Amino acid sequence: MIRLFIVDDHPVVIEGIHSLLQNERDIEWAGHAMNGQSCLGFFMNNTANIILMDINLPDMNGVDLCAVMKEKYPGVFILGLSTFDQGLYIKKMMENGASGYILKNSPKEELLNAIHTVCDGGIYFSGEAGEALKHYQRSEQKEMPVLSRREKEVLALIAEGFTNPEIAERLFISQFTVDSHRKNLIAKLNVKNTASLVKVAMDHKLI
Amino acid sequence: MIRLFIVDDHPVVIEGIHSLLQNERDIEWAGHAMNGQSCLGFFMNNTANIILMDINLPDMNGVDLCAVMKEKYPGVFILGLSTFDQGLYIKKMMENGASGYILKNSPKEELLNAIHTVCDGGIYFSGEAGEALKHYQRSEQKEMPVLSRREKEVLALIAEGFTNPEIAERLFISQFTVDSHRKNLIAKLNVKNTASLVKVAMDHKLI
DNA sequence: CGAAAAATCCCCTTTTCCGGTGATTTTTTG
DNA sequence: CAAAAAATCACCGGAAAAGGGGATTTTTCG
Repeated sequence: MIRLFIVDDHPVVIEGIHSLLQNERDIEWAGHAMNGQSCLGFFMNNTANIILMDINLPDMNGVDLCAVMKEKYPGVFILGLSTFDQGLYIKKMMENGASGYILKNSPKEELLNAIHTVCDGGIYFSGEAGEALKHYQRSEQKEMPVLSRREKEVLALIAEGFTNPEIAERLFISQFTVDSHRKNLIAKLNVKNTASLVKVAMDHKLI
Repeated sequence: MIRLFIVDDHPVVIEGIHSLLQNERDIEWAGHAMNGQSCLGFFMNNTANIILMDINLPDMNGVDLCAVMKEKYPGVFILGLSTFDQGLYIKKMMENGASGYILKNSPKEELLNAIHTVCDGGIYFSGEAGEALKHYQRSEQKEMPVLSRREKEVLALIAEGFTNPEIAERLFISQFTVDSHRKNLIAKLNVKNTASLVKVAMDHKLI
């Protein structure tokens, strides 16, 4: 069962999609919000599998809301909504963790297809910009090795510019241990050195 | 296992959170302090992964305490606590290294979520999350020095993990020149070394 | 044109990083 | 409990970066 939530400031769109999905047995209507605040409020006490998110919202834009939501609820899939082809914003939303986007005037079948694709972990693009954007998520969402708590701590301090001895002092461990963590991180993330380690870690929002 | 410490001058809050976390297996109660001095004293001989820190303390405010703690123990995550929405102070705490804030009247689930998010290196906002995040992001984008075209080229290659000689070869210049650019970048962005250079550059979307 | 900024090049010393190769202890987990 | 994973500690040698110094040439722009 897919729990679907929608954030859009157009009552028409909310109502329209609601009625479109009325008879879908595997899609449950979690609710709707007409601005970013309400969306955040809803998710404090509720949950959903997928959010259909308009790019233009009264209080904050969908790009930022997308980032906040994925930060707080990484498991929720987000599908961008727009009335026309807003390539730049779509691109930014993808960078912020969205799983695709769809045009509001898409036929029912396409909407259902998009919802199911996204909820299965896939990427869905509506319109022409799709092709140009497909390369994005492949590189962004490749599976990352799991970092231990200690590794993340060390990684954060490395990125702040501390040397091994300095980090060792702060974490009350030996500099050899810090260096081990550093080497493990470089090996785990398959990078060349500390500089690229920081870049890749930030690319994947590990920092 | 998360070791949690709390700094708050309200016994009710300490007791309340203590009992809320009583049955959480992955959260260990490190202790509590009712003012900034006690907190500093505690960390001289003890440690913790996360500090729930009230903004109003009898001897010093949470903003300053946050700065001191992050200076001394960068590995400790700090989650601001407040009874109501104290936007300005939250913003300052974030600038001083806090990882977010949460309202004291938040439900248990939200508290747990916040603790886990922060301990995983994330950022958590309670209440008017959107507003708080906007302020935070604005403060992040303080004015940056202008980088020349060549500096950006070098910077990009540094972030990719290439060494000075490798970059020199690719740009058909001497490794001394590359090193000069590197040093200029470190000076311009006011960072300590290459690792923090990459981080700051990415923070400000220079890469 | 002429000054300022950018880009280039060179050397030296000290510190740090990187790669490899071990190991033990603690914690998590099946 | 036993196996696996994480965290810890240690040494070595070569490579690279950090920090300092100075210098020249090219480009940009008022």
